[in-house]
Amino acid sequence: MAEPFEQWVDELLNLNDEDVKLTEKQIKIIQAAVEVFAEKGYAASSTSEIAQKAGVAEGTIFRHYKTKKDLLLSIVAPLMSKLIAPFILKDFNKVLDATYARYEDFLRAVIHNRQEFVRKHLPVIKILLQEVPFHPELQEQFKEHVAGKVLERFKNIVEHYQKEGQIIDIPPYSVIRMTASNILGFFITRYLLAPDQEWDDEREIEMMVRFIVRGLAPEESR
Amino acid sequence: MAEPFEQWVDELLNLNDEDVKLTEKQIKIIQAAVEVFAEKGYAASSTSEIAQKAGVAEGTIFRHYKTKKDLLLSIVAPLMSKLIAPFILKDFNKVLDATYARYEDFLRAVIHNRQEFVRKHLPVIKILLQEVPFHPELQEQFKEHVAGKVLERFKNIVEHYQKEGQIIDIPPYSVIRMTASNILGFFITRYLLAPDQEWDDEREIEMMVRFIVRGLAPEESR
Amino acid sequence: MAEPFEQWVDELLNLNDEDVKLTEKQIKIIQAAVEVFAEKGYAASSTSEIAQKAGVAEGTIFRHYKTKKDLLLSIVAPLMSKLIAPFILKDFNKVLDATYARYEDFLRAVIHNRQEFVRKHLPVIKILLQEVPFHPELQEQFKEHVAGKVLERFKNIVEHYQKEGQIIDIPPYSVIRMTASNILGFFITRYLLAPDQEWDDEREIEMMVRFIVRGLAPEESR
Amino acid sequence: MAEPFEQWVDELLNLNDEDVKLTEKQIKIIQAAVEVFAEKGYAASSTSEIAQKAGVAEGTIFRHYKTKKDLLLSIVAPLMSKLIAPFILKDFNKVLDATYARYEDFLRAVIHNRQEFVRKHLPVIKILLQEVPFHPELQEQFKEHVAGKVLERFKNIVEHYQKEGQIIDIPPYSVIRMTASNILGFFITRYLLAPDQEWDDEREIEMMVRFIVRGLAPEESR
DNA sequence: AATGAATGAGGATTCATTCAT
DNA sequence: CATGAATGAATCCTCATTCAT
Repeated sequence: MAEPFEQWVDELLNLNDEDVKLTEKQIKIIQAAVEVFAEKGYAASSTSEIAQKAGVAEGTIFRHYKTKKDLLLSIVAPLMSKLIAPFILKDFNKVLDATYARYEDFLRAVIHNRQEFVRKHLPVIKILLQEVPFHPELQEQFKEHVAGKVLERFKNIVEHYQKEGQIIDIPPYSVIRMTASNILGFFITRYLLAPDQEWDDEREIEMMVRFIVRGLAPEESR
Repeated sequence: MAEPFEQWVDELLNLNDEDVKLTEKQIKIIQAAVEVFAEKGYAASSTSEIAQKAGVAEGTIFRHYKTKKDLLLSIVAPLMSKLIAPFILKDFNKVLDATYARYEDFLRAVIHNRQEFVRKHLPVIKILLQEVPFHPELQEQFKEHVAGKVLERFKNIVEHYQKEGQIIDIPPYSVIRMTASNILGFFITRYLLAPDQEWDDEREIEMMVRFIVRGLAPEESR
Repeated sequence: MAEPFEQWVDELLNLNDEDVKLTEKQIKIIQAAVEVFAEKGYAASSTSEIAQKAGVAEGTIFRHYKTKKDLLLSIVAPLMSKLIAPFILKDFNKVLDATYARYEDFLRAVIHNRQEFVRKHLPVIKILLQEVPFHPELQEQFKEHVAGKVLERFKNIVEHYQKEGQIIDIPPYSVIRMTASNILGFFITRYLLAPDQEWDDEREIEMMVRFIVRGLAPEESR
Repeated sequence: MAEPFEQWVDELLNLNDEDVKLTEKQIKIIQAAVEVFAEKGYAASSTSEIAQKAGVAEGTIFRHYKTKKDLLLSIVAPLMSKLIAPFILKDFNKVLDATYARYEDFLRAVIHNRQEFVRKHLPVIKILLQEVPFHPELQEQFKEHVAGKVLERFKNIVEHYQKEGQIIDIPPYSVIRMTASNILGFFITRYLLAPDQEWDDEREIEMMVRFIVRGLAPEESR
């Protein structure tokens, strides 16, 4: 069920071709930069270390990226779009109506869809989380994309399920926060805090979905 | 009801006197450092800017703190203890038995207790969140204190309420994660992401407590 | 006769104290910078060479001068004022009336006064000449000081001698150009082009003064 | 009257064909280099900017000119010859005897001849003036051509007019310096310092010639 | 011939840290 | 104790030059 969903997203936003064409050196630079930035943070990383790790001359970095910050942005900016891709799907609501009768189905779809994404892009996500607070450009993008588009879209979805009586009648943003807190809390614990622990992902997700759904269920009118 | 609880904690850990004895200059240095670290991140902050903002000479910083990192640790380390203070209360369980009949009462107490704390120490908390990933010493402390003590203590508490049938019978760590995700998600949204928005804290907390409690409630045996 | 003239100028503009107070290191830096800039030109000089020649660490330069350009300006800007000092003397005209009955006396005074100056500040003058074309700030200063003040003052002087019938009645700026071309041409030849040749300065100056004065003499009304 | 004079020169030195054979790309490189060198000075100009302005690849510059300095020399060296061309005319003295009865006629011819040249080659002349002090090769050429040939030739000319009693009997080099200072002073003022001002060139030149001639006239033996 | 990616030495500048006053 | 001048290693970045295509 998640398959076509994900496919739609990827095709619509053509996310399959990773940034069109990158020379071999560019790829090595990006890889090295991701590695170093993720390990030490942007400010504490030196371009010389990145160059060394990439196996290129330091000057080569600056031939492809005008500044160190440019390099950071070229890594982090595309992720931002991809991060929120499923939610800016144009006819997301229709997809929703057709596919996910229940909020919990929607949740499962989103969680599974994003889990794959998180696993794949973990280091870059780490960088993003670390650097957003210090770079106005990133904050701008974040506000525009996440606050501007995802939140609004998500709100519509919540209201949809509220009208259907599946979700208790409280401010949609609170619903979103509670839902998102749990999903992100799971991802963070799963992949950042305790990645080495043994995880039964499916069971964990089921518990979480159940938790959210029951927590958001309307009062039982007896 | 939260009053004596908080008092116990503070007294036990003598957190009232902020770090025993600090000279006037030291206080100004710390204040300036917190300000600068929070704004730019540790690595991107310069000791000269801190000195300037503190109104002292650069050398003075190094008279009190051997290195820049020392300065960071002297700011962040004490916070770590305070952060988790309520949970390392020696006879926490007794307190618990006596005071909080229901998990939701416990939650309310914890949330209120920590909210004041978060508000007061927001900039330092920001620094802590930013820097933990890059400093093994901090990770060590974090692991020892949080994973080592808080988690264990919290686990006991959860099991306590599970035995009482107030919480569904799932792995305690999952319960903790779900609970903590929501509380932290609230604090982060409330104080970092959207601090300027108007908030009805009490109502928001009530919704959250209700959400958690109902989400964790055992299946209704009909 | 030139003595009191020069004294007046220097005292009025207090040019005796060379730049108030400079630390020993600053003096060595300036000396080294002048040497290197004069030899290689500003753009081709490296701060590391200056530091080395000054016997200080490279960082020391930047403690005293925020940028390399700052260093240049701190060398060249004060010279500009001194260069034109005699001409911005407030009551220059009175001095003139009293002292220099004839244009040739005025010329001799100026030439002698400035010759000492040129000899003393030769390397910095070289730098000034080289760098003015490439630095708008310097051009600004030059325009303001030279074009703005000296030219105007000089024009008054020329008109004064024209009224007295000592100088032919042609545009004052042409008179100035002819006069200045010769004086500067002499200084440039004397100190830049052929400094090693043997020079009988007094004789050369006398020839030059005679040349100028006769060249500018009015037509002889027979 | 100046016409055949100029023609002789140009033909003798075959200056009509600008540097024999230059590919289209080479011409564009030279043009761009002149532009950039004149604006920023040699040391502060980058080959990449020149390449960009010329519309060629960076490598192309180095295919035609082994080094950046080679490029500079290829621009400036030919100018040097042209600059002094009229004076190295082989049978200059004969030309002189035949054509210019008076020193002032000679002056007019030279001034007019060189004025056209200066106007045409202004940017390269600017570069020459700026760079000679920093490049021994250029100084060498300058010494050889100017000091070695022009000065000597000019000296003969001056002595010629001295013998004829047109010029006062002072050292010929002083005569040359005074003459040249005025002509160069005029060109520099006219084309570098105040090119935007309105100029009545003919009148200015006449004043200047008169100034020089009268300044150099022998004492009137009454 | 022309290209332009790659180089790496060198440039200006910053910064944590030291130490004489 | 406090200062702030001095340090020099390290940082980001530029640039002339080379070379495979």
